[in-house]
Amino acid sequence: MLTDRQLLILQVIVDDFIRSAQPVGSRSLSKKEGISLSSATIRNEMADLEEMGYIEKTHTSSGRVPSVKGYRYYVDHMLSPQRLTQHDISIIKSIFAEKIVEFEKIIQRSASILSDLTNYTSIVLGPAVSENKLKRIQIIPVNKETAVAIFVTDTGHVEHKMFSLPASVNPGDIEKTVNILNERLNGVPLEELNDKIYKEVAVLLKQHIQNYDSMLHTFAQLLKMPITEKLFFGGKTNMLSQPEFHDIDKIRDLMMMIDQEEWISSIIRNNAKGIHVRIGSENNNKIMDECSLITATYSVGEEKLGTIAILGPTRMEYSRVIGLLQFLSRDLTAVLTKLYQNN
Amino acid sequence: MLTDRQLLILQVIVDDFIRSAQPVGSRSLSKKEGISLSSATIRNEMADLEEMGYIEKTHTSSGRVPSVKGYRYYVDHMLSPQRLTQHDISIIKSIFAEKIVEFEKIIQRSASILSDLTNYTSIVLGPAVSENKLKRIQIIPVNKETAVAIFVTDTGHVEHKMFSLPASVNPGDIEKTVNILNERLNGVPLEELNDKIYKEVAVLLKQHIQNYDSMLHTFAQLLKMPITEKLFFGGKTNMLSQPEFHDIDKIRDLMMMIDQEEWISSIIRNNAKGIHVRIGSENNNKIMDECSLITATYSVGEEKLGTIAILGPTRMEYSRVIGLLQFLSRDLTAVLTKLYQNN
DNA sequence: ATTAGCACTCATGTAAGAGGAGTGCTAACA
DNA sequence: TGTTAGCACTCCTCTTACATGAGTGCTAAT
Repeated sequence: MLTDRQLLILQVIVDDFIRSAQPVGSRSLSKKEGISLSSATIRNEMADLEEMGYIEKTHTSSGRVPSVKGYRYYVDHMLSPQRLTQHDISIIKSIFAEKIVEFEKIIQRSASILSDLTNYTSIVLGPAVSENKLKRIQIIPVNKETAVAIFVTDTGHVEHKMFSLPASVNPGDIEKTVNILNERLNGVPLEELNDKIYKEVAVLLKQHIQNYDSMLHTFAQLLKMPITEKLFFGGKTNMLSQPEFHDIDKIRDLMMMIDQEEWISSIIRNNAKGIHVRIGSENNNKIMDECSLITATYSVGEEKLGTIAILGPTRMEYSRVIGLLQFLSRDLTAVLTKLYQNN
Repeated sequence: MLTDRQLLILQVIVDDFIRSAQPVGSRSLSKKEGISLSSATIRNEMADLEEMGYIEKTHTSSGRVPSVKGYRYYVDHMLSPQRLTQHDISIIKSIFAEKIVEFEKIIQRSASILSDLTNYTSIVLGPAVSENKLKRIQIIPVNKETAVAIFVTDTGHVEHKMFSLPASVNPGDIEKTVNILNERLNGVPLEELNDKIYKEVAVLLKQHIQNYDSMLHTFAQLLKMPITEKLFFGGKTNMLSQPEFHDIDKIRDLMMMIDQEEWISSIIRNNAKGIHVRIGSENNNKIMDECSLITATYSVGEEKLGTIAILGPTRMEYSRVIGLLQFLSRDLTAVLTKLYQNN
């Protein structure tokens, strides 16, 4: 266990390093107010903290830097979310200023504002559309061979897709089919559409439609489209200003990973409810060894709907970022709940 | 005027510098095959070329580097578009492999493939939707207060927007209005919709609709939405691999400018038909002083529809990039023409 | 238990010098 | 008159050496 004094020293080291990005030495610590110990005493304590793995040296005679374990302890036991300033709050509130709620825009603005407020990179995952309920299907022929299918959900989300019309189909049949689909599939969550069309709609189609086979096939194909929520990023270039990324190769790897979206996506989509912090090597990704990722979810009711996240250096302002994420996730939850309950 | 020998030397300097990124010295030039001159002679010629402004030194005793004027001459008079390899061609063709033409996807894939083939950053501007003709308007109520308006064009493009329903409107009136709009506005280019609604539709609405005023206002508002084509980027991180951008500050400025989209957008949207090359300071933008931008348009018939572009260092493989852009812009034109004439 | 003192380590910055690639100029040559 | 060899000079780059300073660990005194 750590003594009170060790806790104090660890805390000051982390705080100081987060601020300055410079390894913290015993002498500079001893001169801090709130600490009335000689540098020698601090050196002894630091040696102990190092032995326990909370801090590290960058070379034999350098000051100390928090280790992953150190940051972890700091985040788990010493940190309280920063209270936001009035200024921060008003900026976040401005996200929701416009009256008509176009959700994608809110998400996008959230990402951009979050990165502005933190100077890190922000990532926002839109609300799970696949759980939205179908409101209306519309088929609009574009020319003889192709048509556009449009799906509108109860939250006002619109998906659309072009497709080839089955050969020799007659317009009346399409209309009939669409009517049947709307009647039967109204209120069904998007992810269950494909199921339902076989179980409930197929029979009806068979009764009313000539070109039953190709029609069913076409629509089943349409409904099979995977609905993956888009990721929105903000401040991708902010990382370039961090002193730990002076090395262009590191930056390149990192930026390529971000642009790839693959790794980020897998993390962001599969995280559990609440706020989570992944520090450095905890990310299980070489490229992320010097980065931390903080994720927060937003929900409606009990159900997690989407995620907002901040990616920054391990030397990140955890307190501030967690404070901001907490606040924004609550606001998003509130807005969404209102939107979803309005139906 | 430049003598043949000066032309030769200029060409070799540009080619060599594009390949190696190293200033070219007289001695290494004299050893090139195809050149049987002593280094002293070449030094004399180089001095002349420098005096005329085609090449520069980085310091008093360095080799020569092409100036903007030098690149300009090279591009205008010495360059023929590279013939593509079979491999290049098949990769470009793969963009159009999928049968059903979802245009946004084609654009996106074009950007990504273009950046892969060149290792530079690619920028693609989608076809001008504002000239597409309206095929169908659809209004779908989401809840009591809001509805989604959906616009489908003759090319299968879909725009949608949420809006507040006017207070105390009755459903029948909305339906009637939509019918009138569809009847009257079918085939009208999107950019002219706002005009037409006042000139032709307003009168009809007045006759048939109770809530004439608020209805007209609502729809006019909807149709006023600015339809700006999206920009798609590919290989934003490729710049990080260019040796001229070893400096992190330069890279940051450049990346921020790209992410901003403002400057790029203004250039890309306003360029004339055909292929254009902007070299270094010709871009009138400090940040772009060491970059070149090559743009190409694609069209249907005589009309320019969109733009594809490559952003790279001034030391860019002009010949290859122009070859690729030419080829791709022709292919895009072909596909689009087919798509647009199918109606 | 705390601290003063000291020897030691290592990153950083500066200065000096060697090496090398390149230039401009001059004079000789064809 | 155009071409080339030769040479002095410039300036970048790399290495080495050295001084400085921040920081450490350890020991002994308080």
